[in-house]
Amino acid sequence: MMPAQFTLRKKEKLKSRKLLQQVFANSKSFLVFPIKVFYLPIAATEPTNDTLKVGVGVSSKHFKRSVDRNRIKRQMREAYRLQKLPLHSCMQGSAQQLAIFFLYIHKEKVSTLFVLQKMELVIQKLTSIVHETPATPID
RNA sequence: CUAGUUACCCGAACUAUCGCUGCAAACAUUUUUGUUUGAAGAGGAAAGUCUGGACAGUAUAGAGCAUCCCACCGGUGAAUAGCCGGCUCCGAAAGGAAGAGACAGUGCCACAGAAAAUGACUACCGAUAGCAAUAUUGGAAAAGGUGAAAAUGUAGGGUAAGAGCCUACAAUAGCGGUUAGUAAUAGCCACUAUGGGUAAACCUUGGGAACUGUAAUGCCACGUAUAGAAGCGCUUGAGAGCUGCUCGUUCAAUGCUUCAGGGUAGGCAGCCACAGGUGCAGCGUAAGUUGUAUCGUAGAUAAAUGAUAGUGUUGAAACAGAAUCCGGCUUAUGAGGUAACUAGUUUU
Repeated sequence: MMPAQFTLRKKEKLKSRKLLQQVFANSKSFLVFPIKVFYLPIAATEPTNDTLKVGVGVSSKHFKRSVDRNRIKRQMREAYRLQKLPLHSCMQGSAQQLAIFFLYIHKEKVSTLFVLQKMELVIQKLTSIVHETPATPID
């Protein structure tokens, strides 16, 4: 059974506080301005369809009002949701999960189109990384 | 018509495509979940956290000081610092976000000015010295100029010169009586007093407040370490129990503190239906309240309510995003609209 293509449900989100701390502590990262990407491959305990776990974040120092933070998080989520397909199909076969966290580090608001373009680059880079690196087990 | 005052309203809409959150129903499925359909899904301030409550915990017992809040009167309400009505004061008026005390005490009052609170610079008067100019000393707040503010104002008496020193009229304050009012207060009469402002300086007086907040709290599941080191203590009491301190009181031994190290941070309840909204009627000056009819309106947890395109408005709409829930206050804010009122102008 194939799920709908452009979804972003609860299961696909990076939700566990423990996992999140691990991502920040152990992950590798790269920067595609204005998005900094933290990622951590995880060996899945059981074979599962939920191969990707994604979270987004904005510093409250850069954006004091929650309205602005909400908007940027929505922009990034939307950009990921519309363009995640190559990454998803790449992960489909393997027995590992990938935890990803997108952090917005710019200090100004940008257009949705700009975020879309940058996210495309991020996805390309992630896809090539997945092809190279093997999974590291959880300690 | 112009200028202004007050109160209130609205906080865009529609279509298509791709999505998100919980809820209900149906179907599938081994728990678990999946699919489809349906009807919902941020605000007037959701904000500030300034207040009043509800709810929960802290104990079975509290007291004093400290701290914080409030401050004309009556009403309203669960309660309040809110609201309504009144009083005084302020403003030319509509109106107002002003309201205990400066005869308890301490402090402060820029610049200017002699002096900013036991006021003597100029000018005034007396005494002494001197031919005189003048000097010394005392009296005196009436005149001058400064200032936001200069010792209540005017007139007369009085005096060396002056002064509420005395008198008349007036002003302000206090106290007493009386009339009106539930009261604040107001009017009138009599007496007394007249050395400023600042309490958003400390402070004093009166009244009030136990503290902590839903990451509260209760339950279930999972998991480790009843391991190690140092110190203190075991009824002559380490330590703990409700905040800063003191006292009181209660509990207290496989105990307490520190160091080092380890584990968990998943779920359920709390968690959305009530001091609820709207209409009508009665009562009340009003805030409100009573009765009745009707409506059902977010509940997430790295945290939903979005994106794109088009139509479109005077604008591709300002301030802005629920996190336990209500009542208020304050602050931010786009384009407009409504009602009442004040002042001025023009016309009749």
